[in-house]
Amino acid sequence: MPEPVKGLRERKRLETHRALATTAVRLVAERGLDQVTVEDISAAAGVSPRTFFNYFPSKEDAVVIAHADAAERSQRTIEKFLATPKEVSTPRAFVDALKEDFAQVDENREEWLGRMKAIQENATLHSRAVTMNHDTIAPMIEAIARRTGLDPKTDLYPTLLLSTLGGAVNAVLMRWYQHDGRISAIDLLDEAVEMLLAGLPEPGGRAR
Amino acid sequence: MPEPVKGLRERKRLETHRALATTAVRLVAERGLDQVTVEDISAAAGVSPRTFFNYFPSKEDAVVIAHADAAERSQRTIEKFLATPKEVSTPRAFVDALKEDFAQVDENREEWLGRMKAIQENATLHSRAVTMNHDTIAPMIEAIARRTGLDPKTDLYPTLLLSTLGGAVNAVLMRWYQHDGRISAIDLLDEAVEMLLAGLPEPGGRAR
DNA sequence: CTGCAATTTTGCAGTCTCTGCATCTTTAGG
DNA sequence: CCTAAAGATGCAGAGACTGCAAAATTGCAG
Repeated sequence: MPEPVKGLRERKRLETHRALATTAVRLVAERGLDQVTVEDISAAAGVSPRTFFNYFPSKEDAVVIAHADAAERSQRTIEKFLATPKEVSTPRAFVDALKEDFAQVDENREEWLGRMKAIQENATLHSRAVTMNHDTIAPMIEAIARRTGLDPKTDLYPTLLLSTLGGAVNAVLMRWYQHDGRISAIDLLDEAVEMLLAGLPEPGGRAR
Repeated sequence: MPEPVKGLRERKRLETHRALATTAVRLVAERGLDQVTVEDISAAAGVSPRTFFNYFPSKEDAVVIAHADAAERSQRTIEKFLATPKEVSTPRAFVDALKEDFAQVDENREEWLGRMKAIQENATLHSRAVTMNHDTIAPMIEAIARRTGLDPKTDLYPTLLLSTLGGAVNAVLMRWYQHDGRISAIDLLDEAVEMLLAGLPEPGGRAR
């Protein structure tokens, strides 16, 4: 059903994107961001430097953006979120929808370890990574607002939920990396969400 | 007691930083990031382009970094946090310490409105702004770990708390900007923290 | 297969960011 | 005043990134 096996053109396109992204991650993880030029990356990926910029708006993006279809993915996440039965609370529903995408961290462990290494070691990459793609933020806030029946322009809740969950995801990725990916990222995410939805009580003592 | 009135040298230095930061914010808010060059900013601030880079590592930083003494400020925040009596829960203590710095948003309303406008309209600026200064993250996690008696290398809690609070702060700033700064940022922050520490229950209904 | 149209890839020129280094000014303090 | 330290500049150069037009590929119909 999915995987419509697009034509050769599309396949090559995705392949090039992937080649650029993975070599970028690898090289930068090895040498550090400023010891790698766009020329290095494109050469290693077998395309011209100019082509590099046909795929990524900046060197940083090649390291941070894992998928060529980021837009569609987030779209699917939103749909899944909106399709979740009302019995499930909004935060839970959102997290569940997020998990699908998040699973690829455990699946592509090596690549993600390299990516996190690069990100942790470079402030510029760190900020790019921490932020969700600028364009996907608004639709997600919109979706949360719709499900909760709130006004995205007036109520703080939708924005707050998205931002804090984003923060949780980042915390999880950091921890995951510090453990060399030896703990399931998904499990860590579950743990984080429990804490978060419990109001961040101090592990040792009382809450609030 | 404070305000030791440093020498002329120091005063000029802060003044230049301030001039560069405010003109950068103003120009970028007016024309957009890529319609403003470093030369424009430095010219308007009355210094050479080379000097600009003595103050900021990048054009973006001039728009995003409000204070020349960012490091000391975060240091003070940490100290205040650690000095808070144990009766106050860790999350509360941290938020209270943060508030001191956060107050300047309401105090310098105009400048912050310009800054938020620039940030909202430009993805690059957005990511830089959303992330806390890379160097201040570790000390803060360290501080949280110390107060809670947790191991920052092993426990998820310190990182999670910092990340989610950071997310909350961002959400608040966005809302504040969308309301044209007509609502007190501090009040919004309080509201956000209440929601967060209550486990993000859906405003209309049940929680968790 | 063949040829045409739509896509991609490239090369090139040019602008702008950012850095290292040497030099010139200004301030701090005798 | 005079000198040393700190700061401001100018200059040259590496690299990121963009617009544009030419060249190579791929999709498809005939």
